[in-house]
Amino acid sequence: MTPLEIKRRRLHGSGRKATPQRLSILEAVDSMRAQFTPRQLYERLCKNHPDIGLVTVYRTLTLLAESGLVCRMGYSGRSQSYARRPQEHHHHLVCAGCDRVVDVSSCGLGEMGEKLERDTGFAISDHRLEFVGLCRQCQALAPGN
Amino acid sequence: MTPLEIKRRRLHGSGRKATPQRLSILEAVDSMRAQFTPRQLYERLCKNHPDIGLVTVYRTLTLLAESGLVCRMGYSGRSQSYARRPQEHHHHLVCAGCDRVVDVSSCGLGEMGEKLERDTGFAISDHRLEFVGLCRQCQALAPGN
DNA sequence: TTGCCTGCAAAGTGTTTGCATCTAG
DNA sequence: CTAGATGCAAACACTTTGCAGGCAA
Repeated sequence: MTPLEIKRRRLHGSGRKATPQRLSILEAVDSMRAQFTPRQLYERLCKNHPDIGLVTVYRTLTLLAESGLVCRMGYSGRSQSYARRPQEHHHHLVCAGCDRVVDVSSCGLGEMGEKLERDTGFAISDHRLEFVGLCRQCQALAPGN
Repeated sequence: MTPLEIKRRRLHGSGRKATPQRLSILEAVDSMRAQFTPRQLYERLCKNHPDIGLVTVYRTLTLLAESGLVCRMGYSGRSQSYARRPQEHHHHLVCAGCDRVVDVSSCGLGEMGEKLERDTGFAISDHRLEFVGLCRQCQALAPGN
């Protein structure tokens, strides 16, 4: 089964039509390494598919997130950001200098969440954790930071 | 020294004029328990100071954050959010139903950060952690969630 | 008196919606 | 053939900026 067919099936599987635009968007999503905003994805798409509209990117990302085909991350700056699937549960280490993002797989927060549920009565479904600092390169470039 | 005089001095101390608007804004900031957006602060201000402009709230919050008189938090939804000083290091528990925010003071992430520094070479300066779930009321209102 | 402040209106972003048209199934 | 998808333009929400007038120091 070709990658194209796989994408087709994924879309059909969530009750959607497999239009050329959606296939292109899924392909572009796969090619993104880090988190991306709708605009960033759109700009990448423009190179090979100049006929695709920004609105379609927005709508398709919303719909892919609902179907679980992409992962909706938090806001980065003023923009909603997304990441491709599969995304294991993990957290981010963000460089304040260059915005490089490193994934962090270890996560010992389950217990902390359970304690919070007992203490507050919340039903906790998720958590987001980000570490911020300077990567090696930025430490070297900007010792004053 | 009255609270008003203290606010005046804080402003002068950072080289700013102590206008009535700024004093009102500082007073309103003090009265906010949780994080707030510029608009939320503006709405609270309107009750007692209907002559103040939303633009002034934006500009003043920017300036107070630069002077360290308020604390700039991340984006909450599409809005920049702020919190009053002093802010102890703490994290948030956010209700997905009603956006209520509860502060969480416990934080066992120091060790995790140290391990990450060793593993990745980053110089970690901060971290952000949010738990997301449903508060008691929202659990009762929307059992289907 | 003077330079910083304010408020209005307008411009800038990022995102969503209305609508006519098109097309996958 | 038809429901769902697309693209444009316009509407929205939040924030910033230009500018004329106002006020703290």
